[in-house]
Amino acid sequence: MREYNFYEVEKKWQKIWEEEKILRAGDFPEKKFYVLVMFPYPSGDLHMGHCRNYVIGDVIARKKKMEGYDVLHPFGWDSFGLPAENAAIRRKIHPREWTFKNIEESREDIKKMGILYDWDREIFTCKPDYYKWTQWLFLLLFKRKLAYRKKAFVNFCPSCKTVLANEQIAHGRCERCGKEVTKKELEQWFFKITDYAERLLKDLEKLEGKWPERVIEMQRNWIGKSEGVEIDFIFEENKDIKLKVFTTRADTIYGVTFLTISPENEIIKEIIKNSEYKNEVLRYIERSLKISEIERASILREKTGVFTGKYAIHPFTGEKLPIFVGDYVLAHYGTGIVMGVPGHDQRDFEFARKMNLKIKIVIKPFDSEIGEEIERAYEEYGIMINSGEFTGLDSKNGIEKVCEKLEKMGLGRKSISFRLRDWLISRQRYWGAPIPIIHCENCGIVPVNEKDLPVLLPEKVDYIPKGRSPLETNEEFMNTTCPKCKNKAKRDPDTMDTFVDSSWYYLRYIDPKNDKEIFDKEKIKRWLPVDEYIGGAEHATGHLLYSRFITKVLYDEGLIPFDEPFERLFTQGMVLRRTPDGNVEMMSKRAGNAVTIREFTKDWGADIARINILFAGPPERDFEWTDEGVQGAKRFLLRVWKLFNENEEVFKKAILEINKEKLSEKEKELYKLTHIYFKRVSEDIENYKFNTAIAALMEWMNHLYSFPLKLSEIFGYSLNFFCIALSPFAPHMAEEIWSKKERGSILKEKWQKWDEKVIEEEEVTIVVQINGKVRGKIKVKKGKNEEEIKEMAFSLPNVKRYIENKEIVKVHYVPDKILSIVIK
RNA sequence: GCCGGGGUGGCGGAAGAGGUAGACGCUGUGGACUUAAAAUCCACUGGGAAGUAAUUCCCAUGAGGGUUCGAGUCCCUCCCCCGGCACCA
Repeated sequence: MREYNFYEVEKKWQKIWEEEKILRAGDFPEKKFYVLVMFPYPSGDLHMGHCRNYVIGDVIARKKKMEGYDVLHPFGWDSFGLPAENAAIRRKIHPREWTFKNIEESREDIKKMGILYDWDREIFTCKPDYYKWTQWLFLLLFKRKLAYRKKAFVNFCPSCKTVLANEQIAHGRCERCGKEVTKKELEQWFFKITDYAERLLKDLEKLEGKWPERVIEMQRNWIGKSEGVEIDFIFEENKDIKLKVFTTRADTIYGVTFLTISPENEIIKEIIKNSEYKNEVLRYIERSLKISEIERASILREKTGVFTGKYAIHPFTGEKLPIFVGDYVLAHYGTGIVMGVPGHDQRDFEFARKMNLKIKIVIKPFDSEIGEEIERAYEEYGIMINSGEFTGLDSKNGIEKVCEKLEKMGLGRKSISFRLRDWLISRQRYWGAPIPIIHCENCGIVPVNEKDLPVLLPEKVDYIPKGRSPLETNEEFMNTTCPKCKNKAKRDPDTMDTFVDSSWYYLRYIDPKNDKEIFDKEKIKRWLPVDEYIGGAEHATGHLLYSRFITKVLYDEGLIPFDEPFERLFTQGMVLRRTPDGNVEMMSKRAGNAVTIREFTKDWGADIARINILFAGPPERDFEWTDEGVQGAKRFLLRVWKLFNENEEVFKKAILEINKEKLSEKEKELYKLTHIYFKRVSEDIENYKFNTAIAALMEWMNHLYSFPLKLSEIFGYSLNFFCIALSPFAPHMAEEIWSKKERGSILKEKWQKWDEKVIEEEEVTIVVQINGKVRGKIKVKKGKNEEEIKEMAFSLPNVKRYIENKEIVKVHYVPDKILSIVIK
């Protein structure tokens, strides 16, 4: 038997695929299929943890290609960003140099895995021909009043010395370096994603059933819509000043005993203007803005606050309500002021206890009484008490009634609050797309003219982080003229968040070389939306939300005819592996448990890696890479090779059609099974069940080994379809086997869609149950009636044993499946 | 705390829409081949009991209840693990 050399065979076929450009896509497809994998940050030496989603995408792309689709399967590099800069600082080389070196390495690795992309469409977000259009997109948002600048307290990482977006903070710490995030007041650019909150939420319905439920749910929570009432509390000293409060529990309004304002709120200045507590308040504000987000947000932390010395008026009772400043109130949510209802909100309860404030009970449980002295706030709905005209109402209905009264008084209105905040896109970093804005002393903020794009990233800057943008260190870049008045002006020194780059890249693949416009509308119409998008779930509330937002903006501008970019989404699990110290962790260079593509494909081969990755478990779940798994994959593939070797002649001779009428009983069975297995593989790929697809191939193979008539025509027929079904998973071996037939690449073969009738079973096994337990089985022709089955069942010795001398209570027959007998 | 997803052999995991629980693989044990080992091939491999045997029975899908002729799958209560959010008023 001929040996199989994985390394040589794989090299050979990768070269052929490359030369034949076998997966190049045209601009105007007939029957399109756009399969996209989340493009990576180029980190150099790739390992198995990096490529799970590429393997998944490749299986789908190959199958769709064979099904006759025009397949678009592109690849690119999300190549701006902090790591390049950090690595470059460490190694004292330019970020670009480091980035492109990594890209070269990573691209080779991906090819070594046998993954087919249309490399003619490769994109690089860090190249001017790409970021020109990122800047163009910025200008579009600016034009549509969706990009704005404001002085704001922003999240700042003291270690990376840069501003962070909400999405880049995890548990109050910088996602990248783990340092606690602090607050800093800076002029920053924002994208007004909150304008789209309602649509981003609503359109999640369109994705139901096509995106993973948990991603949809995460976005829902992230957008965080709540419906409530905005209530005006009049400032006692000056009736023109209204303290606006947002609440979802207007039913508790009679329980309000104080108001609390967040320290960031500008209105405080007005409130304390002539207060004897002024200095105390200012000191408190200063202190709370300094402490880190993580400290401030800690639930365990005791509530703190300070009295302003001033009062507001309760809209219904006219009572004087003391006004406090407290940092447990969030600045960005609702109005930044809350009404304190200590009886029915645990946070207010804690604050009231600390500050010795009155606690009023205004809601009681439906079925019990509630005392004056409570240990914690009663937060459920119930019956309204001590609530004037509303007393006795179900509090859920009370919300509506209270709101109506406030509306009549002109002191309240229905209101909706979102948890989602605007997208902060300014970064004080070098390796990103410059913001195409010019600051002019006369004209203010002026956008760069479209014809002057791209604003090129200057080559020479001092990019050691100092908390200011590195671009400021390049005079030549900074000094420019105002496009409006032609006077001297300065460029904006910041670069854009890299999530801006990746929020539209799936569109650029369609027309990657277009230097006249961001993309050709006609081509986009033909290819988009993306049919299958594959990537990590960690992007649920970042990239995937931003992309949806940008898509909607482009839709509103009339540039694209769809408003959701990704038709179906699949999120794969992580690849884990045991580390040298025995823990099972995510595969990474740092943990010392990486299996690199380069090493592995040299020693074992890409097909083995692919089978191992896909067979180890369901693709949405994490899996552990083990040596045993690798061995198993190898054993399977060598057994496949041996099977074809031993039966080469019959395989070569066989054609892809057969006259089933002439087949013997034994042969018919294999004919039937061939179709069943092939269908299972097909459907399992369609449903992302690659593990069971490979299990079906294994069963099929085992069956072929034990099939006695190895010289029959049907055997060759089955071998042929086995090879086709194998090809998306182990493409190199499949090609090598297929090449014996001298029909060209297996990718040009047709992936069959067989109908149900071919595989109709004429014999079935009927299970006989007695009181729910299996007591016998009968093999019969399909479609026997109940009487016949009963007769056969009752004559089975084992069944007889049970029903003898017993009363039969009931017999239940499910045609061709089960006969269930109930005895006493 | 809230929201999602899960708990099935020694392990990874299978079980359209309630219908033979444990597919497929790994590991392990025994055997064949070999001077020997590796590789390969064959058999067995959830636990327990009876039988020389073929076979048969009991128990078993986190725990406890329920619906049903029949529950891993549906309903209720509880426990544990993973992921996300977290003072969101």
